[in-house]
Amino acid sequence: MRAAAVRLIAQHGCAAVSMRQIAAEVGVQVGALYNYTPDKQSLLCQLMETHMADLLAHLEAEDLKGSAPKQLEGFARFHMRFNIPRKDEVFISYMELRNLTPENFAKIESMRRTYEDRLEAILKQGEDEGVFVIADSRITAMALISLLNGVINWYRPEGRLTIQGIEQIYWDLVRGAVGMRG
Amino acid sequence: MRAAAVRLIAQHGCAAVSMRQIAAEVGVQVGALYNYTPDKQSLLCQLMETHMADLLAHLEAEDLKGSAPKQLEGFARFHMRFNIPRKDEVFISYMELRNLTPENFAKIESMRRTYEDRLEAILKQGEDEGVFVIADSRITAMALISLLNGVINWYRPEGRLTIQGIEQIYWDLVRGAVGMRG
DNA sequence: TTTTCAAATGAACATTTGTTCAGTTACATG
DNA sequence: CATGTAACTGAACAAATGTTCATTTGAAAA
Repeated sequence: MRAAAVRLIAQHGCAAVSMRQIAAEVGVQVGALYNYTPDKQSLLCQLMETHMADLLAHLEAEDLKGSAPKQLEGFARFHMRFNIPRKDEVFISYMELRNLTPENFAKIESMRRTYEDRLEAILKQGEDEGVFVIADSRITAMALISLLNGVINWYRPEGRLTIQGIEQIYWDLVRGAVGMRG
Repeated sequence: MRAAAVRLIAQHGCAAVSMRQIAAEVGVQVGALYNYTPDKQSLLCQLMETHMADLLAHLEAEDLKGSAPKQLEGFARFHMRFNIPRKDEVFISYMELRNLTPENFAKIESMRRTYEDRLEAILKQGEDEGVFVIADSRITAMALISLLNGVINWYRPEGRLTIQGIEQIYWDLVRGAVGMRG
């Protein structure tokens, strides 16, 4: 059911998908859905929360350490590898924020903030090491995430590039952006 | 009316905004809206089409010429200056694509493609001039647009940075990404 | 076999949706 | 003043929405 909801919501948007459509996709009647979620809002929020928690847990598991460039490369490659196969979830997590209640929004937003902070920490470390040239670590962190996220707008599994190839291209872009190519 | 629609749709999403809400925002009854648009879908499409046409026209007016680095800087700065004050429209143009009919989608998508092509041409010119180091001009073009677009996710007029400052930071990121800092 | 109980049904509910349209308004033109 | 016309109203429409719930189902436990 979550999987069906993710697919439909990513494709049409939360407000544009009815509980009946989700039920039909699962092969069940509407009422049955309410055995699994108290309401539509909770369902949406739980999808986003699960995704973000998953993201943070996997980042943690990467256990990045060592020099800032090494960590940045690890972060960038992790981000792509994790998000590309989850483009529906990523899309939802960015687009449906506005449909959350204030409390749910705050919850998701703080998880996203945690993720951004991790990247910012790497950038600051790189500044300290004197290997990165960065004007503003906070903005650069968000800009890099936008850059990396861009891939989900055009990526198609049947496209001309392999995931490894894409990973390499984007890592080169990131590397240059933090002034690491000179 | 268009202004009201843009504000509401950017805030809540197209499917989540009813014609009655738009009418109320304008201070009018529902029926009156249908003197200005044949239906909701056309309204949405027209908002996006107007925005994209506006974008292309203004880019044209920039009349970028000269060396690739100069053109790229012009493009990047133009992109930020144009889009930051239009964050609602930009948001809609990315998020509501999926709610367009196939014909309307094709129309908007081809305008976006034109814009991307212009940037890609600059990147290719830079490769020819030997001043850019780029693995894949198409992907780099889309990646740079994602990077630049990121700003609309966090920009607030009352924030700590001026538009000029932001422009400079992002231009530095772009410059580095295409290998122009070494 | 009988009992139990979680899960699914299917119909119902009050709202809300996009859209239409006959009628009213208000204002510029003759 | 009268006339024409463009814009707006307000009610109506069928369809679709999220949600509830008494009832049925089906399979595991006794």
